[in-house]
Amino acid sequence: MTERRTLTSAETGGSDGSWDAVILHVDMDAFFLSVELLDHPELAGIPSLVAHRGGRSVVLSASYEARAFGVRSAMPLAHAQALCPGVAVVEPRRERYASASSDVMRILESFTPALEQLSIDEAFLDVSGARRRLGSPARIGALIREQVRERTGLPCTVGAAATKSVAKIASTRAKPDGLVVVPPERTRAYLDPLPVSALWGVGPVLHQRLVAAGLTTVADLAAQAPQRMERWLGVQGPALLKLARGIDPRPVTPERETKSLGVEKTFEQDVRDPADLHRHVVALAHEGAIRLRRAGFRAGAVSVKVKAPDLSVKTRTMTLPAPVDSAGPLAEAAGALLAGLMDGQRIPVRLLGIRAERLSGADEVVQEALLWEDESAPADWSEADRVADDIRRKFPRAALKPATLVERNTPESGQVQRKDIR
DNA sequence: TCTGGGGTCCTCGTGCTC
DNA sequence: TCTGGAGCACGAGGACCC
Repeated sequence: MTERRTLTSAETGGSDGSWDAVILHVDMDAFFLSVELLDHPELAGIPSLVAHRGGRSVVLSASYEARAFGVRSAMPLAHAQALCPGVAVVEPRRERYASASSDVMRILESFTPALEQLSIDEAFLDVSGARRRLGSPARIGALIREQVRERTGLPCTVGAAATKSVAKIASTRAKPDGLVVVPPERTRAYLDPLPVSALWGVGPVLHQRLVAAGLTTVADLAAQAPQRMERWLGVQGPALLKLARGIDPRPVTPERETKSLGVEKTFEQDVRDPADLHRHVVALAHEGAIRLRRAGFRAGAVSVKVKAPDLSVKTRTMTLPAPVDSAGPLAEAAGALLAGLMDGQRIPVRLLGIRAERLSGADEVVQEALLWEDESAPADWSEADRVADDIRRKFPRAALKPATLVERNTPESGQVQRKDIR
């Protein structure tokens, strides 16, 4: 299964002067499941997957043995179990994965500070400046794979190219446990035969449109005129055309600003009782506020998301008079938005979510008292929050929650399927 | 077998101000 | 005083990513 492929013989040596920039994309293989294999070696070699147990849960990560049965990420768990009877199901452990991710990122940082973490399990590295010290792109890629494997026990795949887009495509196609180098002069030859869906940003909807227009390969797309693409797809048209032609000037940017932070839950059974929904709003606001404070943010706006049984989604957003990081005002705003969405009707809700938006630093001075209207001013929750956060730090297993949630039939009483949050 | 949860970015419509 | 256009902010929703 291992792929260690370079597209020119020059790549195996060091005389590859044609590269202006060298971008690597490092992608961990079946990350959650690979971490679980470290802690559960008895699962090695057998079909296994990571998912919450529940009627509406989906596969978060699957072993390559399970994938041989057709199991894929994001597939409903019931479907996966039907395809692969007896597949071992492991409950996800968010903190364990975050810790493993930090270990991997530290190793990558030792190669270059020009590191852009894309998600918990992948990152771009600009190693243009490390070539004199470390060697050719192929050698740097091999070193990274070796060190990640040696120091964490986890497999990863590396794609190397002159641009982010091509490096990402290369690593995706080299999985699992592989390394592919695409030298600049071979970029077009590498991209041309690929399906248009291989391009970053082409999802199911755009793919359908492109195929319907007769554009099935990247070469088909690359041959189009920019004007036609712009007329057809707007400003995204020419941008997509550039990607198809291997042009992608986006730099590796180490700092990525968090724009929003959200919590959502899919219920085991649809909820239609307003009182139940209110308790879920409070629970979500409570969890969201803890995460906001932990990350040092305040929310300048709140949005509520409701998914109906037919999977249609509605959202409502409200700008707050002043940024907040307490559950009280978050729940108040979210409750008002939800009431507006429900419009007095008992509409069944499959999923309920709250998202904190327009984030600012918690240490930014805000004249809150001046900004809130008298009648809408929230109670001062900050002291109570600070004490609760202290208790949580000292006693991580303590189950502190608002009084509303301590009553009977709380959202934590088993009705809600709690999801891992990345 | 039927579609989670956490994000980002973009487009479009609407309302406000000048 | 009314009207229309430009510019902007905001909100809703869609698409995409992992």
